[in-house]
Amino acid sequence: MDKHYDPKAVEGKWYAWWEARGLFRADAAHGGEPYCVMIPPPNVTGILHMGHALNNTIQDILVRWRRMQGRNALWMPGTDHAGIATQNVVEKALRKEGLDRHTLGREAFVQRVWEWRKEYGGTIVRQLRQLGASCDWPRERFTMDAGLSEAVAEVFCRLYDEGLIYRGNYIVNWCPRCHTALSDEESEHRDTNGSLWHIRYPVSDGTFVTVATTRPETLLGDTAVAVNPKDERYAGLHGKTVTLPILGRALRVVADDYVDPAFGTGVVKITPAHDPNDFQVAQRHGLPSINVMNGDATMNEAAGPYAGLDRFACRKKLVADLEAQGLLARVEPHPLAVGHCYRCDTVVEPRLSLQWFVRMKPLAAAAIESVRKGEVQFHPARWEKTYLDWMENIRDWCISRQIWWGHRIPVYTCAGCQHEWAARTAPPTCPKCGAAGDRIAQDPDVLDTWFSSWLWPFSTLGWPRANADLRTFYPTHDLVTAPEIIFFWVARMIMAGHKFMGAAPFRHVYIHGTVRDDQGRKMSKSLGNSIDPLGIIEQYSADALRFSLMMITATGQDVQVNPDKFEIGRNFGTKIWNAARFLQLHMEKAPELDWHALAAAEEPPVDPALLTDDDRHLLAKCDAAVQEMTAHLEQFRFQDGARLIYDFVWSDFCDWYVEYAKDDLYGENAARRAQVLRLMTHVFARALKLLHPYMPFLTEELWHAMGYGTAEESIMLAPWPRSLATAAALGMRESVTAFVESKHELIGAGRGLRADYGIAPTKPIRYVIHAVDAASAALLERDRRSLQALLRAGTLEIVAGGEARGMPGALARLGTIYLPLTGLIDVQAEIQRVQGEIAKTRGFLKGIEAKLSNEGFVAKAPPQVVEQQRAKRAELTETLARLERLEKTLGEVRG
RNA sequence: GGGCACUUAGCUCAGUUGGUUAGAGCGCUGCUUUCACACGGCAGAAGUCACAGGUUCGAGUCCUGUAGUGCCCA
Repeated sequence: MDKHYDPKAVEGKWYAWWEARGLFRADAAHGGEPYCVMIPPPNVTGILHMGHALNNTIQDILVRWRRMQGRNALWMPGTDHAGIATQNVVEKALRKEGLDRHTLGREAFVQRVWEWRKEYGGTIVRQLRQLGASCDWPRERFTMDAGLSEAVAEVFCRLYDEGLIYRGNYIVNWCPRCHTALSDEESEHRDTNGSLWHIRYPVSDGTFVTVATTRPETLLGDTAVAVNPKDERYAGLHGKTVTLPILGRALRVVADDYVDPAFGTGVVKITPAHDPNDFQVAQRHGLPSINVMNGDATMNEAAGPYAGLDRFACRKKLVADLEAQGLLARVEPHPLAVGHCYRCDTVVEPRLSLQWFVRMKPLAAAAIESVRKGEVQFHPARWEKTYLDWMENIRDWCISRQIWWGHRIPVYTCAGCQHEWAARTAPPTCPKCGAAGDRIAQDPDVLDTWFSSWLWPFSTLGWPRANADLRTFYPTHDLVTAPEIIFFWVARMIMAGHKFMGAAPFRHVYIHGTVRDDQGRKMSKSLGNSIDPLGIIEQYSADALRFSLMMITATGQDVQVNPDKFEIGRNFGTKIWNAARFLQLHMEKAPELDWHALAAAEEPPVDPALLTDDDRHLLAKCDAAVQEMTAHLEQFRFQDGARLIYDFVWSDFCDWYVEYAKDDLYGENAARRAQVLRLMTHVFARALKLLHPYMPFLTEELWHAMGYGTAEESIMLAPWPRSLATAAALGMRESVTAFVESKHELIGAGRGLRADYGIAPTKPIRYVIHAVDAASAALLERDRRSLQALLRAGTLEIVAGGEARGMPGALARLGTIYLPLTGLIDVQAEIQRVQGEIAKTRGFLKGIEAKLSNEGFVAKAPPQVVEQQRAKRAELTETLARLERLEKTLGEVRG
């Protein structure tokens, strides 16, 4: 084995091996308790970014862990067709050829998109493999697949027939660049420094009234001005007529509670075709609507002299014209939130148009109830509130899009009898009048992509056709996603699950944070601050990427990433690699041992008679790690899990046990040598299993390199470790682990002395230990060899009780350790050092005494807390006495 | 305007139900290329836990308020 682990040679090999052997496959017939995770389908145009890396690492950890627990684990992969985004990409490509979709025609265009998808659409799916994602790939689904399209049609028809889908003229969010309506969620509001233009409208009585607007160009579509009925300032205005500047249109004055007297001048212009609130005012007052814009946000003929101008050019010219006519009262800066298209970032235009909507309130009820009852749980729980707020104030969902790539709305109209109906498949004749197919027209629009995504948890399992997969894996278990997807997807999936399956689609929703750069900014293409996960994989390995991300991402918090952070995972991988190398070095000398059997043993394959306290300590730590790792994963505490295995491997296994083990492994006692190897194999194999969900490649490589699995056996299917049943029989008592911890403290104290005196860590020197009592002395004497090794002591004297004179010493619970350097030490400095310790101890003791002399504390604190403080006081009093004696003996030498 | 989160060592962040003198990684300092690992080892310095009140025997942790930062919604 090489000194450094080379992931490049390893990761691709194991992934192909896993996939070829079908280890990611889940089968309803396989039996076992099912476990299912639905991938949040990435956009088919997408490429892997850090957010995906985080999201999919978490899912893979869950799935690999559950699979090792013996669950029938299914991770369902796939992509969505991303209607607008994909159409944009293909249109861009067409433009390069001097074509556009209209010249191509609908059918040919859609064909082109399919071709594009075939060629480029698999990118992200390939990249997920590099990350190590253990998805059941043969089940991969695409929202435009036949099966999923069937589900979409089925759902549409059911909702249509129930009256839950309707068509109507309403103000929608219109993207003038994508040339389509958007849902409310797809319009992203961003704070913008706008202006508030105060414009004078002439009143019929010869006076003027001033209205305030943030979008002056829309005044061309005004059909009224409005005031609040309670606003006395404008009581005289009621019933009068106002003249629209420029166009000279006569406008009614209406009184409506919607008007906020405190905003602007208290008079607002009413533009029903270009503002949702104005639209409602118009409905109440029977006002006409005048649309002054085209679909591309240029002004139409209704805009009179401004026809043909872009909306912003029109704004500029209009304001100038108003100013020239003395009708611009003033302009003031006005911050406002402006909607932007989530796909192309163009400023969204509120626009009156005929669209299809889903009535959401009837669907929301069960979805609210389901979360309230705890059938669906959010992690962290605070997201429940976000979900409920949205769900309780839900608005109808605009599902029609004026594009070609997507599920075409299955609504048909007969030219013969005007009958309109929804159908799962194209109807040959009109069901009402029997007119032929050529008299039947299908709605030209397509459905919002999320209208297929919200069915994902059951459409991917074959719904609407009943089958074993659906029965076995639905409802699924854990959903892992980002907060910005809660409304788009999570909430709607819960609604669809209840509506069409009669049950919530999953039980737990884990919401992870957003990946940011090291300045806390969201990673984005335009900022150029993205870190490419594939670059990190190339540089450090997929394991390092995964592990580092988990180490630095606190549960449900955003994470700041910079490329250096991935050294954490790389270094940890190298550490484990070298621990394995160390083991192998010694394994060669014990060909009689069966590593495979030792690694497979559920209980430590050791001889209890040969166990040392260090052995027991390691076993106890390992057992704790098994229990805690399982608990962390159950609670979605991935960072805690990462830290746990990191500390266990690095500190307990490598720093302490490997060092202890050297004495036996390089020693002459064959029985102990075998025992240590058996023990280390058991523990190391368990550690690899605990780590496997985080670092699948390295652990698989070592599983085989160490001979823990046969050539046929993957660590992926190794059983997840369980807490030891034989702990008591092996003497793993609290007192034993406590003794070993104390020994570590004593060794630390000795090393500290060495460092204080600038003695090289490797130089063998003499130490003297005065144990606190005979029992401690005996225990230390028994461990003399390992103590000596870890202290790098040339000679070691262990004495029961008493104290040395004239030597620098350091205290530990088990005794005082001295460095016999008579004549070489600066007595004054040493005394000062000890005095510092004394002062520190006195300060600590004072605090505890204050607590214990506080009647309230003694009376009200739980008895065990008081007892703990008393014990601490006793210990500190003893420590203080020992320190004072140490100071005195140093002083005696000086004298 | 409403809601949520965050503010802890130079940096990035842990700290689950309030109970030892608050931890880690990186960085920094000293020693160390010792036969698993310098992507390493040993030791060390470093924090009035944003601020102000309150509850409590006891607050980084709970409550209220203030300031700043970020996100979501209107």
